[in-house]
Amino acid sequence: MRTPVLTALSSQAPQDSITVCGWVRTKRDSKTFSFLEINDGSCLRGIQAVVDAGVPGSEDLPKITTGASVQVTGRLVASQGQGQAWEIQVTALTLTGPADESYPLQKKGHSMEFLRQIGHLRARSNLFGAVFRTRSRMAFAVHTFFQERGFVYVHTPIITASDCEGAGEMFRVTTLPQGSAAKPEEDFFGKPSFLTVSGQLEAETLACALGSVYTFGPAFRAENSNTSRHAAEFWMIEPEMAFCDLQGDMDMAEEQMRYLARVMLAQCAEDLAFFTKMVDKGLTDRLKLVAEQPFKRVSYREAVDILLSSGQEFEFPVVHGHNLQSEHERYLTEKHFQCPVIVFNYPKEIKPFYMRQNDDGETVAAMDVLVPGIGEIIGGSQREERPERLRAAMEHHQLREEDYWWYADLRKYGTVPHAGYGMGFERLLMFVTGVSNIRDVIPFARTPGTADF
RNA sequence: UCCGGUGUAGCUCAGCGGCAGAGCGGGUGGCUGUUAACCACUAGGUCGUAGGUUCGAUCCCUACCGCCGGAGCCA
Repeated sequence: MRTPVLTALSSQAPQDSITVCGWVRTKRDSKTFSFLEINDGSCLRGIQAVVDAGVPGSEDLPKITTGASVQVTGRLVASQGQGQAWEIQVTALTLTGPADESYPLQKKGHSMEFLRQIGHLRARSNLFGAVFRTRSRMAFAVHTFFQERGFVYVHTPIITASDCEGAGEMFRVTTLPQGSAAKPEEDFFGKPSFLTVSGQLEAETLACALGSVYTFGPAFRAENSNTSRHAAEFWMIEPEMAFCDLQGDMDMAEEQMRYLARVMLAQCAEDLAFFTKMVDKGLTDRLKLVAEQPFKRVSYREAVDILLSSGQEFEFPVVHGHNLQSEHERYLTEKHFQCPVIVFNYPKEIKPFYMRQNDDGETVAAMDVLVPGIGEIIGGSQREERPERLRAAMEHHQLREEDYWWYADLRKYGTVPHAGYGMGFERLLMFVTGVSNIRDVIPFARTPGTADF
């Protein structure tokens, strides 16, 4: 029975017999013994194993190099050296699988670009081990956050026949042979079908039955976006709440961000310290800010006024009624407020049809959460629950009623105010790890021109 | 898709219109309770691809491809 390295290193007392399995990070030879540093992914640190010449298996030491997998059994003892509290005095060593000199990971650092080319091995590096452990913790924390608040986890379809809200270009799903002249009616679903870009509209139908729900699953965008913040396949968290307005929506988004920052600080301390040291010196302080301070909230109108009177030179002009550019959002959260900011009540012309129109006739009850370093991390809104207003909005956006009949039905039968938002899971991970490229917070990134592994 | 940058040893990068360089990694030997160990020796290259300019191009020019940064789209 193997003991995870994390458990071994957390031991309170010496142990007579312990078995650890993992991959060798470094080996340092002496004449009469060798040090192996063994990492098994359970935590950032490895455990030091001391192998005296002559113990069973030590004849394989010449073949045990960086990258090899080994099993060691021995006594857990206080280390005589300085760098670690515990080490294993090995009594039996097994070379499980050698790694020859072509093993690409060195002890020294590699560039992120190189590590992406060896996506099948990069999880064995310190940084990517930490990133993927964090990803798991954060995913679990997302579930506990909503479950503790009575939300129902719902699974919305991944294959869809409705171009929901036109959120982006979609990947076509078909069983028709390539180049087929067959009509969509002859295809598998009897109509054109696609990979989902968002589960929001379906989630709304479930919220209008179960109260508060959330989705947490993959979404797909066939946009030719070549940026560090966009992937063609990404995971999205989409809560949807019945009997909730924009205020409640913003409150929940802020509470969720705060909760996740606290989980990161409390439960990923070792990995967080590593990110702060190696990736982003300001990371821990920024997370503390999010965990402790209330977010600033400004209306779109106020935000534009702040930008106009900032005296700041922007590449793109600030204009009332135009969308905020990335540089504008970054200025608000990084320079002006220096904390997370929620901007709400956007002009209706720049927002999708389903957002609830405000009484001023010009704006909709939309909100974006902006965080330093990332920009927009959450986008949400109160949904239009009034049938006649929704119909007018669809007409204005030139959407066909027959495509959204079921969505409109929610307003026809027992309509309620409701609201929700979408959070990009990878963007969250970028925020809590400091990693600046979305390709490096998902094990196998799908971006234009790249679908390796 | 647009703008800018970049491509040289396994990795990270210098370099230069005229014989291809370092550090790290690899190999060999040595040394040491070591810890991104240390010391010595050693192997390793179609300088992204294709054209062009030139007596001569890794270097200058053009195109293409890859990657990086920024923008748009958004999460």
